Amino acid sequence: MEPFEHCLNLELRKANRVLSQIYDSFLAPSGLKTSQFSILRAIKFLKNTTNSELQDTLVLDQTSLSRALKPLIRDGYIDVRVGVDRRQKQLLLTVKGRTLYADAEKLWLDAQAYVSDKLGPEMKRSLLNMSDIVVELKG
Amino acid sequence: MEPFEHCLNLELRKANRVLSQIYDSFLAPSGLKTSQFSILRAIKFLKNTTNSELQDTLVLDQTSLSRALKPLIRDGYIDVRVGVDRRQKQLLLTVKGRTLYADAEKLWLDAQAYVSDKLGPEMKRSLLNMSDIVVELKG
DNA sequence: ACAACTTACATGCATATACATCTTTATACA
DNA sequence: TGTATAAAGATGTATATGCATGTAAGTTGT
Repeated sequence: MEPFEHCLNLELRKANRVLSQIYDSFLAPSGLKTSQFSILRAIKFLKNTTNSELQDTLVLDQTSLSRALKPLIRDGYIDVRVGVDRRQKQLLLTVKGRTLYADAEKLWLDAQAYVSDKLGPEMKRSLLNMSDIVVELKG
Repeated sequence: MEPFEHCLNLELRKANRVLSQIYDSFLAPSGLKTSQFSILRAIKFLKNTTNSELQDTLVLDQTSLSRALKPLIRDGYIDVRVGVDRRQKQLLLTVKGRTLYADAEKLWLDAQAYVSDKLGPEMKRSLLNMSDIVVELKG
């Protein structure tokens, strides 16, 4: 009897949904979703950055990022300035954004610790390694 | 120098985005997205099923599934009947739905083969195993 | 039989995500 | 110096996803 062939994509999506909900529940007190937290975090590390640099960092479509930034700009966490190349926009955290990030980072650390503990170091390495390999498939 | 601590959730999300785009591009000729394909596939294997059985199978929130079904019902791929328990709905593939699934399954097989080849058997096992473990975290 | 509770599903709302396409600005080259 | 091309973003459209909440229908205890 041929075993059921699991769809790699569905399995990954299921894991993604579960993991995102876990991180989201930890981050909830900050009012941020994990995707928003990731954007703030990326900008924090990249300092003054641009839309396209963020796209690469987050492996996110240009149009997706464009929209994802909106609520963060609207709520005053990210500041936008026209670049030297006037097509570009410079993105940076506002004071409010840095404060929020600092608070949310504590919650994120809890989530990361919780999941790390549940997975164990081996499975954690496996997740990171596998994710890396899959991202490499991007053409 | 402490290495950068990767967010497990972000890494998984990035992989998820890339993989979903690959599967979506293979499935595009059918007009289905992978999430829709997964729903048809699940109903095909479960035969006559219900909303809540699908939720468990797909690890999907009740409200998410409720909405995901809409376009598939609207386009005539899934038939809905009230169950014996009149709160429930019986879901089954229509003839049109079975035909579409059969066509899309060929495209899915190509995607699955493409990705399996790129990943290799070990990484594939790793993906499935890791996904399974993460889904287990769901409380 | 009836009130309290629970279960199944839908809806309002907000964000997440990407494809096709449009606008604006820069660059390259005849 | 124009003009074709490329690059950066935004927008229209559609689905994906989940939380809070609402509604209808079944179940339970008295």
